[in-house]
Amino acid sequence: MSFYVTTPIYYVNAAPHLGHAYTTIAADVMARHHRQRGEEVFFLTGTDEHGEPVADAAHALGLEPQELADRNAERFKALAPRLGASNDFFIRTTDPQHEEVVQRVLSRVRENGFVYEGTYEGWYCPRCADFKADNEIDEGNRCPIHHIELTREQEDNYFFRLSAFQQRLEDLYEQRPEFVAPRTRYNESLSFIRSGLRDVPLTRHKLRWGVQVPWDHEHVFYVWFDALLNYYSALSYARPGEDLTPRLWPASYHLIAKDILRFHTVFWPALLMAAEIELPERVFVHGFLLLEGEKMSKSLGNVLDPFAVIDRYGADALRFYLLRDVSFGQDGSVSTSSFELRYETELANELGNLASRTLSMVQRYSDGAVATGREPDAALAGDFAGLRERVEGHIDRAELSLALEEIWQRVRRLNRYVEERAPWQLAKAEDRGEELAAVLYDLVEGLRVVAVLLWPYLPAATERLLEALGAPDVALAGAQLGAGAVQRVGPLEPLFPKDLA
RNA sequence: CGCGGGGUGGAGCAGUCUGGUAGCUCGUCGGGCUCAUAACCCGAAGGUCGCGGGUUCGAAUCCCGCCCCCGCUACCA
Repeated sequence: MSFYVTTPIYYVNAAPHLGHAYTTIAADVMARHHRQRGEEVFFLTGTDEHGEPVADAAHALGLEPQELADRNAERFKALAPRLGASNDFFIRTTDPQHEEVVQRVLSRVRENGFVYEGTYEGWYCPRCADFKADNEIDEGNRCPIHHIELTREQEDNYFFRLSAFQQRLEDLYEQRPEFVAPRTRYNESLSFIRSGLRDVPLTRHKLRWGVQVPWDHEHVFYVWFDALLNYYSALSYARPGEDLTPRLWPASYHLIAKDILRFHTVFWPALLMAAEIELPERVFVHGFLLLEGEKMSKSLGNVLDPFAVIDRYGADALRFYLLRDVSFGQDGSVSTSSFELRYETELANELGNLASRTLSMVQRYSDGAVATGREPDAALAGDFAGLRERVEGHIDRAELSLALEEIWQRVRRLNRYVEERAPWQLAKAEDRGEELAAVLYDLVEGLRVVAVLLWPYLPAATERLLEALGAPDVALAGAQLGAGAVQRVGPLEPLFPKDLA
């Protein structure tokens, strides 16, 4: 079994923000979960560096595009480890190996008869030296940046015969309804396809910053085709001297945000069909994080600055919050106040304190020793039955919030169990030592199970907890009551301290 | 105009595909406990499920119409 998950490659004309962190975290949770299953996992992220906006941004700063790309790619590359992301490779579309694959694959598309010379006509701003899309034209046919009147211009370029794939795409959607999720996004894409596909430009003539078209050096490839191919090209050179493609392609999951839906669910499969490459298994589309109810923008970008949050609370807290407070797949609001609430009530009070009180009682009532080799409490075991399988099922469908909710119910169940059995009462009674030992065993086991299941979400904290339990193995097979053999618990500093500066 | 979504107790959401006593978290009020990061547990109040029709023994859930909100509508990625 192999599992290959990708984030989009992030565009380097601006700095990393919460939205980038969100997708990377989600992909990391999936990657870690599959590693827990013992599968071969490959998790890819990276940067998209070509195209007009990067060239523009660079020139505005008096830099060459490559200089700006180098500079910003470093910032994205640095983001991943700070999030606790365990990506196996970081691709840059300016990697020469990537460019070679782009040239090879798109040449193949041309050889297969899906590329033709054509003329693009559109509204053009001479100051921007670029065409404007219909929805970015201001009133009076003016450039939204320069406010001057646009002119009708033509550009000779090569077109991709997207229209040829109308039927095959409709068939794809019919035969593989899981190809795009959630369902609403599937509907949206299918509806777009059915409305009739037009051919799209494959190359740009008036732009230099891109991958050169091998059969016509006057052109570069339109950045989207270059960018999409990263998912495929990376496997061929991520491991020097080894081509991972046979083992890992097709990708299991492409994770994207809804703004790039069409490129991934229409253009991308069509391009792969044209190149005779196998299609990815699934594209999962998550929603936007709304900051204080507003769509994220540069001016709002610091409302919940991922770097600041990580500095103060740690990456685990951010990872947990984003997948807990926003239903994965839908838009959702985030704010510092809701972050703080989740951190305090759930991470600190429910989970952190559960760990504290459990270890403290084992220490106090049993000198840190846990009596192993017994049957878990029947009622508690019943509430944990099938948990691992349900979590797996959710994550197979990229239902990361539902999986987390499933686990969290057991965190709450364990706190309830403490109240039900009141170990402090048992400790006072002369003749209830056996019962006390059983309850403490159940609590430690329960804690160990939720820690294993939470590891993809809270890798640092759960590793610390499992270390204190003397059971560092995070293999998913151990995620059931009684599967572990904790013998002795060690000291544990608060997992999520509340007295943060 | 077309397409895709959304409108559920004070707040944020799930449930709608596969009709059958309306669920979760936060907040509010009351109670319990003392192992624990003053954490934890129990209970209560609070909803005509956007509006109007229809189908049905029965509709938040299916059908029709309407109102309001959001996204997409193809060379910014």
